[in-house]
Amino acid sequence: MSSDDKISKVYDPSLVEKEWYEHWLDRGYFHAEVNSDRSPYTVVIPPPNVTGSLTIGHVLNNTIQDVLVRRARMQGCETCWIPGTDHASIATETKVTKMLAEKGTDKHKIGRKEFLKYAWDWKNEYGSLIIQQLKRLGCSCDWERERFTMDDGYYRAVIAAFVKLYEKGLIYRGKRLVNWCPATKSAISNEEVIYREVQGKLWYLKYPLSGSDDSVTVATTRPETMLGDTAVAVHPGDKRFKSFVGKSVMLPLADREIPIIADDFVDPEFGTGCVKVTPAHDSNDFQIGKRHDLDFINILNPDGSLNESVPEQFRELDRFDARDKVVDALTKSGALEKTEDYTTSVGYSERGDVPIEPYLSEQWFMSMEKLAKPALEVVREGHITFYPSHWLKTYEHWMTNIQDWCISRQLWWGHRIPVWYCRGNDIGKCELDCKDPIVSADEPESCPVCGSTDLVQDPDVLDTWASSWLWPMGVHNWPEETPDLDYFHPTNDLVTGPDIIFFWVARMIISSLEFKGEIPFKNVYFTGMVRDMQGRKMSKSLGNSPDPLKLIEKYGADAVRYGIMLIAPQGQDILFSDERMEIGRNFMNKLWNVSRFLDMAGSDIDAEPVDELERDHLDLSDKWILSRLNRTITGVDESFDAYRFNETAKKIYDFTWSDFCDWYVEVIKSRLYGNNVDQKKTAFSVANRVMKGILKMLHPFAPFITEEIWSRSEPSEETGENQTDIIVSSWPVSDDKWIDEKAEGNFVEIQEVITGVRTVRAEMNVPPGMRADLLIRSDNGQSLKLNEQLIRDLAKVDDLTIEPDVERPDKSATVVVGKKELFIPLGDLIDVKTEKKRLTEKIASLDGRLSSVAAKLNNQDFVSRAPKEVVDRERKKLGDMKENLAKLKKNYTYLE
RNA sequence: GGGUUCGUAGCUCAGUUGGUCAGAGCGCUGCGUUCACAUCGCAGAGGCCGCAGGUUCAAGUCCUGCCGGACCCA
Repeated sequence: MSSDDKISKVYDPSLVEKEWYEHWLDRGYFHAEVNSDRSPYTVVIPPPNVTGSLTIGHVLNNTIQDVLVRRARMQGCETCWIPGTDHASIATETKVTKMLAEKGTDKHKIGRKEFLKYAWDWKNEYGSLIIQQLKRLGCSCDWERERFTMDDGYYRAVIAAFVKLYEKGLIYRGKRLVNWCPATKSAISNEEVIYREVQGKLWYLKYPLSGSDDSVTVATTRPETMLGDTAVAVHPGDKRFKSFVGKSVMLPLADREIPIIADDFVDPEFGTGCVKVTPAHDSNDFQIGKRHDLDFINILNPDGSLNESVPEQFRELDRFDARDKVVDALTKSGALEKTEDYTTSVGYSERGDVPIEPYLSEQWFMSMEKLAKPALEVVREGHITFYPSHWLKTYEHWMTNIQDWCISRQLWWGHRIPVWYCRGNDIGKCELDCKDPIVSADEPESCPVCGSTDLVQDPDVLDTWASSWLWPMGVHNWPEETPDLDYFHPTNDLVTGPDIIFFWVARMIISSLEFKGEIPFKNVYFTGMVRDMQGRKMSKSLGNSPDPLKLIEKYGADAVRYGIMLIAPQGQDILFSDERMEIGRNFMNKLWNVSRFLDMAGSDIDAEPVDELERDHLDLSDKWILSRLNRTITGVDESFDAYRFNETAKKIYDFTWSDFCDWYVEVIKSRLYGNNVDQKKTAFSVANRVMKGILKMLHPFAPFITEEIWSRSEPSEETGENQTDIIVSSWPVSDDKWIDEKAEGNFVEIQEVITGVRTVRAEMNVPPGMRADLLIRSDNGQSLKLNEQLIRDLAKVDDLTIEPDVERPDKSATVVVGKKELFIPLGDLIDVKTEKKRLTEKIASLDGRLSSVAAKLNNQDFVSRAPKEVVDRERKKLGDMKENLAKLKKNYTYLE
């Protein structure tokens, strides 16, 4: 904050960031209330896991949200960014379980109630870490509205949703094959299964035909499951096995007789054309089993070890140990025919990181087909827009092939399924049909059928996504009808990663439409993935994920925010490295220093509002920079509206660094240090105005430094506005009256002259301190003449002559700029060889370009078919080039 | 197997509807600190825009095929 008088040459973010954040909080700038005078702008945070800490991915994601939110706030919206965290059922339960194990106990020993107490303690202690980190990043969330997916109100919402869907018949219980994670001993959804290519083997097993010496051979990647085989199947059209169908084989090791059946599913080309069927442990076999009414033998315990359905020697063995033992036993008995190497795709549990098992168990499912339909429509019809749009295809594909969602999890931390079962023990044996589950938001007192009070609640909790899918509504305690829900829903923008498009985005759309009849958000921005410089995903095990807090300490939050925005193009993955942050830091430092310069140079000047300056007091450079400023504002808005944040950041960067610092500030130095009070005031007022515009445009990206500079800088620019902080100042609006094409053209001409002279100076090694003379041959030199001082200053020119018929002095270097010829008499400093080389190269390159333009114009098709403007432009280009070429050639002759 | 996406300067990438689009940052080369900034300034070198066809007067830009990389779904 602006307490220290001596301003450091190097910007130190650590001195200001924390204080400004507290200041904003004190003033309540982040808080929003229902306000019918303003239109709402709402964003809900993708709630990070309570178990998590800030990753570089979060930095990207939340910076984008904050950028959107801060701009909306400056645009005058009632801006509400709702933060919160997700209870993360599996992740949290895993952590707590681990902690209990360290204490030498486990959840079953201490019981559900005690376990949940531990879990809440854990959440209360560690759950706010990521929230603190988001504050450090500068996120302007409405912290008064912070939510947790297991808050009372939110909990009720989740339960209410379950009950509503159950009553509509969209939730059902069923015994099905589910994806089972043996590590967490819970079912998981299809989306939580990750497929990996694994080098495995294909084992060929020989099953002897009953009552015959013959046998059939089946091929399998999972020999241990043979203990659960209940059939062997062949394709009905496969002539090789026609005679076997209807017979049976004796299953080795298990000594069970199982039938040979015919089913279309079998691929005669795969393996031997004859497959083993294990209905309880393979989803295809499950279907076959149902079609043929086979036995379903479950051979696994929940932890993945073999159960009592298998021969004693294999019981309690882990599935992979069992595989070895089974193969050994088969080898010994001669039932193993051969083994081949085989690459196969194995499903892994996302959370447990172990191969999943198709496992037969009783679970709750949500039937999705009907729910998905309207959710697909709203996106197709453009009520919700995806950025980048190509994600629409992925979304459509999933939505049109949607499968029922297994929503129960065999865990305790989460929203417990609101279902009770009647045991009827208190009134003796229950005579009535009490088997139907009792589904109720509140705990029922007794069985509605038999009146028994001996009820037991379903032990399972809901999939975490079955709670977070309500997030945009649940944060306002839906289904309560609150003014907040009414005002802040639907939200405007959702910013998230494409990896959760199914898990979360799609399901939020489904739930909002189903429960509220509204879309949850209007736009979805999918960020890229942050990867390391080798393109690898950030992961804990690789140790390639940087700690954002360390980055913030090292570079400052603004630099990190701005740096990541600059390298994050829409829809592209981001290769991250620390050095990228330096760009951001350097830019912040540049900004700091230019403001420092204005502070010093303007300490004795009162800036005037630019609108009140006499227009003819404005210098060419003033008109130019104001024109460029207003164009930049327009460009920034366009990029913003297209969600092209890298482009937005880049435009501000270029304008600030190249136009403002490199040119304008250099140009006005002579006026600022001069004696003409009027000119001093004008230059400073314009500079102040431009600086203010830059700060405002940059504020969403770099909130701290812009607030700091804003608070320090000249207050009188726009009437009254500096009374407020920049965070609540008005977003800049481009004003066409400042767009001045003529000034831009004239200024570019001067820039070219200056650069031309500088190039010559550099190439001829003219000592930096030495001023050279400059003669400009130009038919149209008025604008140059008016700006002689500017050329003198920036090109370090002593005597300047601008005439239509100026004579080329001897020993001059020559530059051709547009229609002008510049002569720089260098006396003995001239290096004829260098100058010759330079001109030769210029001539050659111009010659090349000229002939390509000429060729184009010689092409009749081009001249007749291309639009007139294009042809005219080429003609003019050709003319100019010819003229320039002639000048260059002529000047070359002087050197000989 | 189906789908998405990428291949542009040494590196990392911009480049919206085909016609000043061949760009930026870093790195590199040369020069430069008396007053905003060496986290800096000035100047410069570097690319047949993955390969091969096609559409067009015109193609990093559109189409097809191929090669190479990433990802998603089954």
